[in-house]
Amino acid sequence: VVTIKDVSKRAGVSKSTVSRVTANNGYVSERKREIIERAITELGYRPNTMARGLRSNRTNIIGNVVVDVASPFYAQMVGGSQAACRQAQKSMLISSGYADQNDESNAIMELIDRACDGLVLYLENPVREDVADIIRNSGIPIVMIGGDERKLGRAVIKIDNYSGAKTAMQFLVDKGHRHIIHLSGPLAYRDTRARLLGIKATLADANIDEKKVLIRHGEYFEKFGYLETLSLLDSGHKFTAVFAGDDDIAAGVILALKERGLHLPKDVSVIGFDDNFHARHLSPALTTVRQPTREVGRLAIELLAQILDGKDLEETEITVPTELIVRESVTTV
Amino acid sequence: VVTIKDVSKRAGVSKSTVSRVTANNGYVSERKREIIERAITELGYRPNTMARGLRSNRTNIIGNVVVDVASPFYAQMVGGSQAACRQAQKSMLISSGYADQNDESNAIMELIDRACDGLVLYLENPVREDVADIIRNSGIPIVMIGGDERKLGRAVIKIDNYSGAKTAMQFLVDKGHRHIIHLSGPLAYRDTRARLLGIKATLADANIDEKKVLIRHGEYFEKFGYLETLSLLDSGHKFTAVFAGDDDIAAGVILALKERGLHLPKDVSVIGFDDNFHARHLSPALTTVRQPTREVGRLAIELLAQILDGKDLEETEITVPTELIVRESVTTV
DNA sequence: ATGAAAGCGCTAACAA
DNA sequence: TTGTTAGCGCTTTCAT
Repeated sequence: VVTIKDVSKRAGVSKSTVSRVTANNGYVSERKREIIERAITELGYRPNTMARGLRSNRTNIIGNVVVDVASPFYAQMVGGSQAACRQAQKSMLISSGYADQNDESNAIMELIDRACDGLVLYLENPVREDVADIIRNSGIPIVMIGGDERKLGRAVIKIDNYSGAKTAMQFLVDKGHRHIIHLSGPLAYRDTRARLLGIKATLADANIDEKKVLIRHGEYFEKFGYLETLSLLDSGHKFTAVFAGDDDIAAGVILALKERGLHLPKDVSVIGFDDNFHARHLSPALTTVRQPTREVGRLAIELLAQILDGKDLEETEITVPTELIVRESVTTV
Repeated sequence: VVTIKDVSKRAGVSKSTVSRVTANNGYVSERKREIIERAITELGYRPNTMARGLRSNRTNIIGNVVVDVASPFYAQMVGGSQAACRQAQKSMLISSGYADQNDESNAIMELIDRACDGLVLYLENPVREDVADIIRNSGIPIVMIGGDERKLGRAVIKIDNYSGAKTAMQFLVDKGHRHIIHLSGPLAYRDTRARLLGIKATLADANIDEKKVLIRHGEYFEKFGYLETLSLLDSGHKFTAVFAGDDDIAAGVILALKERGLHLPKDVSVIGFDDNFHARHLSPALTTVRQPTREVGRLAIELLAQILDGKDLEETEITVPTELIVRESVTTV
């Protein structure tokens, strides 16, 4: 492999001068710069990133933890982050936390050990105390997406789940629905709780008794939506609309409803959350609340890049709006 | 930050001995090992990966290029790779090539510069010649998924698109279909070509004139399926089945068919490819060919890990089978 | 079994 | 503007 020394010899200058050119800092005369650049291309020199990082404590690597890269929701987010990284000339180390505190904290440690310049974290649990200490001590800047229980983030991006759910519920209410089922995700997730709050806000505003809305909790899986809907139907519950905790649940709901011979949206309206990949392919096409995942991923990296460039974003908190996507699964009652 | 020197002082031994413990190589007495391990935990020492990498030329980072992390198809693959990486105690640098030769080659260069120990590549284009040279010179092991035009890969994993398409076409033929449309992807992709070959093989076997199948090329987008189907319908083409190049195209086909008042699968059967996330949510649920993306991602890392451990997998070529997933979008004619 | 010493490739003070 | 020098933190001969 060709090193900086080879280049310096070939160009007849010192290593420092070459470094000044490659790292693009410090004064170099036009003449030498040209000579050096020629030597670099001729030799095909590529600076050793590890030596560089060891010396300068800068790697240009950004670490990224999401819940699960394999899920379309986070994949989109990662896609946005990656595009922004490329633009900012950074590489991206990526890891999944699987909504488990230990997995999440281990993932963070891995990234810190890798000497990432900064971290973008989408977590579902508080950071383990020992890891939180390490983060604080290392001074590595963090952009949090979603929660920020321990104030570790230099900047926080929140997705407005509250308003999203509030708007969705309002939509149902406006369409005349009063007997509504809410198939919610687990209370352990902060997004679930935010959505619940949004729902209640609409109910309060509209002077509707909270009891009118039957809430059931389960996992964010199609299966939960399917089984719960069947059980509700079979036990004789009457309802005109189902607000599904997310689009996966909604898919199960639709499946169950159809299986029992119900016509959608005539007999029952369904609304989802996320605007996941399959939402518009459901039949009827699902009315749902879009989460701007890609934009959030991009934004997180942009904020982090600014922090790394020395901008002081302390206490920055950005709330990104959700958007009601009206398709065909909700009708007037 | 605490370094190896701090640990050695605290434990009253030399740096070398500490290194022998952390790197787990060389002889260390039980007594000293214990003392050192205690010092490590007490001080919270974490070895500096860059110094380590600089010295030993091993980073335990695996680089991964796919077409687009944001797409559910590749996200699944990445998910499998990541799980395997975790198991093998490696980190994963990930980049997208966006099916563009320059993007792909630049992504590879980025990963090489990052001193990845090995690469897993899913490319759509031949590697640029300059990059191919660098790969060969660096000796960095590569596992290719899909194509291998330049024999850069120490191991190659292929997905059996040929048999998948052959089987799917056979399924249509067995159901009595003779007037079939194939909405194919771009010929530039090798997977597209493999599928075409599979289709022709079935036709040849069944003694059906190739001309019976009308082939149209377009992008792997829903929109292509939608527009092309409408245009075919409007120009009075008669057909009983559509073989869509992938599930996205199939979604568009179904949309268009329904929009023209056709009943599925009674009037027209549709079959897809990929078994993408939304396939089972389509209505009727899509009969399609599953590609084992997650398994492929996992397998690629496992092979690479073996190579990195010194196993000689030269010339290894594994073909992973696809699987026909029968749902409800195809019926007997 | 352990330690001393050299050096991986680079950058950043400092000097000139 | 450029070169000299001194490490960054670690691993790895080579002695002992």
